[in-house]
Formats: sequence, C-alpha cells, structure tokens
Amino acid sequence: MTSSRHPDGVDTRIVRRISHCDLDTFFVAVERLRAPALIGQPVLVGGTGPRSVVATASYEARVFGCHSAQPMSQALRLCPQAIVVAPDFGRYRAASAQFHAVLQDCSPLVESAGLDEAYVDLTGIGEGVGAAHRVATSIRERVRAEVGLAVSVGIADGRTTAKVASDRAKPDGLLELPPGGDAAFLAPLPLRELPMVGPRLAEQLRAAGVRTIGQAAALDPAWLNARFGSAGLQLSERARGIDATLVRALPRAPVSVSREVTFETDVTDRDALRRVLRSQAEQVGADLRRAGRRARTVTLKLRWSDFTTVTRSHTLDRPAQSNAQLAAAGNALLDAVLGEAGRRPVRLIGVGATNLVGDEVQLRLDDPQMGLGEPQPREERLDHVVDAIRDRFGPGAVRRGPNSSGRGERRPDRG
DNA sequence: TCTGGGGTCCTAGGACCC
DNA sequence: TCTGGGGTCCTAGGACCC
Repeated sequence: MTSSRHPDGVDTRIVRRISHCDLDTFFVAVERLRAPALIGQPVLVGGTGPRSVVATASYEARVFGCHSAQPMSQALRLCPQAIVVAPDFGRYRAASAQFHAVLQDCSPLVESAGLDEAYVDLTGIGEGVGAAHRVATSIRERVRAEVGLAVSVGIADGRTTAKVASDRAKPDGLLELPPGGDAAFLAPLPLRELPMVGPRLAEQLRAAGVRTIGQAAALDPAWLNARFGSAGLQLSERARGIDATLVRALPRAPVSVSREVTFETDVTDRDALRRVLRSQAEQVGADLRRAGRRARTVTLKLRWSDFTTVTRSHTLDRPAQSNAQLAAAGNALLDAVLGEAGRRPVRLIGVGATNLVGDEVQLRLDDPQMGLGEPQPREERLDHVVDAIRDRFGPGAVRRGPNSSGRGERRPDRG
C-alpha cells in the first residue's frame, strides 16, 4: 500500500474494498417470480414486433447462442422452442427498488448503475479481515430472501475490476480479489471483458495484436494516448487495475431526456411523423418538469430505412420546459430535414432535450409572457395541471382537446 | 423477418470573441 | 494589411453501457 493522498482526500493507506452487485438475468428472474413455470426453460424477454430485440436471455437460451441486443427473429431461429415474454418495466422497477433498498440498508455508500446493478463501497466496513466478504454474503442472502433474486458480487480495489469480478462470479456467485490483486486478476482475461472496451476498440487493438487485458496493460501509455486519445490513457490505467473513481451515493441530475421509437414499417407521411414527434415532446416535457429541469437544446433524431442516422439540434434563446415549446422546436427541425430529404422513408424518430439547467424562474423584463403576478407562461401552468391529473388518475385521464395541436390523438406512437 | 430505447461521454470543426 | 494565438459555444456524429 502506498501512503499517498487521493486528490479528493481519500487516504489510500486504507485498503479499498469496492463491491459490484449485479442481479443475474434480471428481467428473466423477475418473470420467473411471476410465473414459476418459466424456471428451467429457455426464456427470451423482449418485444415481439418484427424489429424487436432480446432484452434478456435466460441461461437455457444462451446455450443456443441467444443474447441481449440480438434481433428477436434471429434468437428464435437459434432457439425456436424459447418462450418469449414481453417486458414489464413496472415490475422491474419495483424489484429494482427492493434490491436497492437492501443495499442501502447494508451500507450508506451505494451508487446505482442501472435497474439491476450497483456499486457498494465496503471500505472500512466491519472489523478485521474478511469483513467486506461477510457483508457481501449478507447482501446476497437478504436479496435472495427478501426480493427472491440471485445477485452476483465482485469485490476488488477498484470499481472496474469489481465489475469484471462480478461478471466472473455469475451465476449466483461471490468473488473477492485480494487487496492489490486487481492487475493480476485482469491480466489473462480477454480484452473485451474490460468495461469501456466495446467492439470498435477491441477490433482496433486486436489488429495491433492485443488480445488480453494484460497485453493492453503492457502497452506504452503514450502510444495509447496518441492512438486513442483520453480513452487510450484510461484504458492503460484500467487494464493495469488502476481506478480510483469514487462510489458516489448522491444521484446526479439528468444530463439529457429523450424519447424515440422505431416503426414496425417505415413511415413517409409527414403528418404522421409530426403527430409522433408531438407525443414524444409531451413525454420529454413531463420528464423535465418532474425533474425540475429546463432544456436549452432540443435535438431531433431520424433514422432512415437504410439505418443511417441523423441528428439536428437547436439551442433556444431561453431554456424550455413546456410541451408546446419542445414540440415547436422539434417540428421546425423536422421540417428542415424533410425539406432536404423529401419523402425518404423514416425508420426511427425521436426527440431529446439536452443542455439542461435548473428550472428556477428566470425573470426577463422584456418578456411579454412574464408579467408581474404571472411567474409562468400560461402554457406551462397548463402542462403542470395536466401532469398532476395524469399522476393521480393515469396517463389516459386527460386528452388534448380539438383546439390543441395534439388533435386528440393519444399515444399515437403505440402501434 | 438483421440491427430497441434510454442514457453518458468524447471528438472535431466552425463561428465568434479577445 | 497580414498573421496568429486561445477560449467558448454550438452542432453532428459516434463509442459505449444497461
């Protein structure tokens, strides 16, 4: 152990024990709680439409080559006897909340990394050697008993290695590396197992003869930097088991909010695209208002039938939050793109809000909508009223009237 | 029956300002 | 008149993750 001080004030003489807790085949496991007949069967959770993909494949299905992000059609060719289950995100969110509650009961330093995984800093927890291992075992037992799910846990000096270790511990396992043992553990593993090494980076490094994490660790950091920029430097450190990233318990404000949909068949009708975009803008707006954020930039995303994707963004004079402003910005971008592209078939349309800022009221004396005694423009107050009604009575409780630009359509993107 | 949806982060070029 | 930095903002695209 060195005795240096971390820039954030962490005393590195203390042995860091970072755990990564990862629920096994999460969506499938939740479906099996609902329907025990699925236990032992090849199960594919995912959509059933012609363009849907596999969200989670059970181990029984993985034997046949099925995996996440695979087109469902392909998965079913590989494993025709698989049982396909449509995802139920309400159920997954509920199970995820229970899972996170158990973790938070075991340690104050929990950082969620998605519905089904989290980092828990076990540094200094309990007394003596083996304390981290005991807490992790307790987490696994409690998640099993109270949520009914198997969670695999990796424990290491740093987050990256802990995550690789939890992967290696699957299914339903616990793997703790010895302090100082991260680099030696990683060295023989395929490069692709290191988080941050995706298909592109793996291919480029493979072309340079690099196949294992250890081989990447042996490369000259200056060469990696010259070749891949900051990603190269980060790769160099992580491959050598160096990762001082802290586990942060406080959730961060969202950086962006978006909605997108892939059509079952490509769409050329401009009005149909507008209606979908309007609905998406309303959902993005509702998310922003719920999060107390405003968007400075609105982005339109289109994917053509040949799968090429374009984005167009516009930064507003003032941060926006209302359905009407978001939809207007999105529509203007759509008109501009379709003006160039004509009737090119559209496979996907989406709208995003980025460049988010807090939604504290910004007084502008030259704003005609911002008179005294009316801190919010009328359209924004209406949005909030509709949000509140939908929160209480469900998304179908309010429909846009015939005078609004929504023209009475409700959820037109659901097909 | 090719290729989902929601994110984060990074890069690179051009505009614009000093 | 020509030449040349740096810094920031905006935009478009892409890699990667769950």
